[in-house]
Amino acid sequence: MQEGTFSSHGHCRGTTARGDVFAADCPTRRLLDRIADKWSTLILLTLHDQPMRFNGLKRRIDGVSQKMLSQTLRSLERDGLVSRSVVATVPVSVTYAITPLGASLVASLRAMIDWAETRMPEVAAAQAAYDTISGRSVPEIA
Amino acid sequence: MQEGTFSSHGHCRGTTARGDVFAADCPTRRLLDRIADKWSTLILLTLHDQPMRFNGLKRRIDGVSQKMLSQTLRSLERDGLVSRSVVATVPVSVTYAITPLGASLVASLRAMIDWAETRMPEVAAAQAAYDTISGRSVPEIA
DNA sequence: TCCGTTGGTTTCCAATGGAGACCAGGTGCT
DNA sequence: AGCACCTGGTCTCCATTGGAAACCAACGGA
Repeated sequence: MQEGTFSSHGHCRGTTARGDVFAADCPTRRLLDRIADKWSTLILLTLHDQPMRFNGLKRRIDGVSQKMLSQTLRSLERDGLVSRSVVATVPVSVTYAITPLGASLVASLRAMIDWAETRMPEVAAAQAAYDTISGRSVPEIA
Repeated sequence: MQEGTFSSHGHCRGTTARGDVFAADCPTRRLLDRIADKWSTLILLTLHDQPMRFNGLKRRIDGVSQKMLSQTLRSLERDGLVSRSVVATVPVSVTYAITPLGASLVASLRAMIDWAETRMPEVAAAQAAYDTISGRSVPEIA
């Protein structure tokens, strides 16, 4: 019966123009899965500062593998969030830049990152408390 | 040399109080990986509307497996974003609720979801354009 | 000549995610 | 009485994913 209490959520393909991420088969769900991603977030944030080339991104985003970087960049390009331009120089140089559509998402991502960076102490405290109380039953490495 | 051009980003453990998600070994990176997650996002959004029980969440969040639901809920509980309360009723009932810390993150997540639900048409158009232009080299199923 | 740099792709292996079985223990339905 | 089903999970199995590293072509510099 609780389902009915959610008034504003349709079934994705309804009379409303917007999708519904709570529906598994809605395209917005797949979109959410893409943008709610570690590497996508970091790439978009970086490119929002300035356009950058492949190896620049790789250096900037510590720990990303070449595979995930090229893969994620291709997804972002396909989704129209990032543009890719090849300059046929000496060793071919490829520059990535954020698109207006991508830029329109950055504010939200930035807010999420800001939250993570500022609220980390509270989260760490919660983790410590959790691990102390239920430490025996939930060890770090089971 | 480009690294130096990013003035505001430290090496996570610096004089600044905040972390740096761009550093692979920074705890905020792990935190980002948790909150930038499909299921975490949907769970927090749902619990922000009202507290809910396990199977309620499972019904509400279409397509989530029991394993991922319980796993994600435990992570969120450990991070202090969600609280878990067991009521020893008839069949034991477990209620999950969002904490103030979790609620402080929801606005950003909500913005991300809103972006996905409203900008989906533009993304779909970009995908169609991409698939048309480079359709032969990047077929849907390779 | 050999290394490094460009931007990737490919290969291999470990970790993750999903489907579904299984669990306890009580309750309603027949 | 017996059976299915509710609660909230866990466990096992398999497919997909992610990461590390090798490989690639073409060119520049030592």
